[in-house]
Amino acid sequence: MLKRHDLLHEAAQQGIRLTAQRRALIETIQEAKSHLDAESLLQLARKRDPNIDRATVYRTLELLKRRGMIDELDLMHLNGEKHYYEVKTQKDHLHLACFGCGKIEEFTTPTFEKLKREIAEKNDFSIQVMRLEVGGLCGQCAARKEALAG
Amino acid sequence: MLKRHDLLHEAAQQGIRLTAQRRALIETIQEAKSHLDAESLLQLARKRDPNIDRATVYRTLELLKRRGMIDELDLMHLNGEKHYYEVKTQKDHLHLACFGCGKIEEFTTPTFEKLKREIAEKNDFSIQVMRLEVGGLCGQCAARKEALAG
DNA sequence: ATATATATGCGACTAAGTCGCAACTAGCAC
DNA sequence: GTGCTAGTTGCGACTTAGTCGCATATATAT
Repeated sequence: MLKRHDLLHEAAQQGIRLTAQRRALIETIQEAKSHLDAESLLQLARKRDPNIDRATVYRTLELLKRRGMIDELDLMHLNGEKHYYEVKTQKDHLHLACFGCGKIEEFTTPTFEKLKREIAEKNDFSIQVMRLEVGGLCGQCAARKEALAG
Repeated sequence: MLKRHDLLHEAAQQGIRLTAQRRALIETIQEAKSHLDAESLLQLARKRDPNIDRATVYRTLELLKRRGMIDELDLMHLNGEKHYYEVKTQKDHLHLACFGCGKIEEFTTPTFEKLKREIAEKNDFSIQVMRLEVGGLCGQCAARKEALAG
C-alpha cells in the first residue's frame, strides 16, 4: 500500500479553516477504500455531518485539489463522465482501467519517476499534478476475448 | 510534428460507413490546428455539412475513439469540463498544461515508450489507450510567480 | 435498382457541476 | 469567555456536456 498524506493534519498545517463539513468530507476521503466520485462522497460525508451540501463538496474538492492534497481521476470514463478522487500518495502512481471487467489497478515504477523528472527538465516545466491513466484489457479479459475470437 | 493517422483512409479500411456527416467531422478533426472540443467540432463541421447534428458528433467521436483513431483529452480542465480530441499519432505523446497562461505543450520521449512496455509487461495488461497529462507552470509563468513572491 | 443494416435528426432528457447571496461560524484579538 | 470579521455554507436556480428513443434517411452489397 502506498503511503498517503494525512489530509486533516495537512489541512490544519496549511491554515485551511476546518469546518464541520470539511472535516466530514476529508475524513470520508481519507478512509475511502476505493475511488469515489463527488456524489458518493456527498452521501458518505452526510453520515458524519448530515448538513453537508453538494456545493460544499464540490468547493472543498476543488480546494484540496488546488492544494495538492488529493488527485482527480477519470478512470477512463468507464462509468460515465464522473470524476473520482483519491488522497495524494507519496509516490506518483498510475491507474489501469480494464474495459472488460471494469477493474482498476494501481501501479508504480521508478520509470514513472524518471519520466517525471525528464518532463520537468526538458520542457522547463514546474510540475504540480500528473495524471496517467491507461485503458485496455487485463490478462483475464484479454484471454477470454482471445478464446472467443479463435 | 508527429506523424498522424489519415482518418478518412483508415475509416474506409476499417469498414466504417462513410456518411456525409462523418466525412465532415473527420475532415474537421484531421485539419484542426489545435485541440477542439465537441461543440467546436460541431460548429466547424457544420461549415462542411450544415446538417450535421450534435448527437451525430458525439456518436462519431465515440466511434472513432473506440476504434483507436482519435484520443480524448481533458487538458487538466483548464477550461471547464469539456473534452478535447486529437488524431492519434504514431508515437504516444503527453500534454503539458500551464495553469498560468493556459498554454498546451506536447512532448515525446523514449522513456514514455519504455514506461508503456513496462506497464503492459509487469501487469499483464493489453494497453489500448494511454493518457498522460501534466499540470503546472511553464518556465515563464514559474519565473513570473517567483518574481511576485520574492 | 433494390434491399437492409446502419446512421441521422430531432427534441426532450439526465447528469455533473456552478453561482449569487443571505446566513452562519472558525479562529483570532482582547 | 466575548466579540469581530473574513471566510464558509446552504439554498435553489442555473448552465453545460452529453445521452436516448424513435421515425426517417442512406451507404453499401448484391
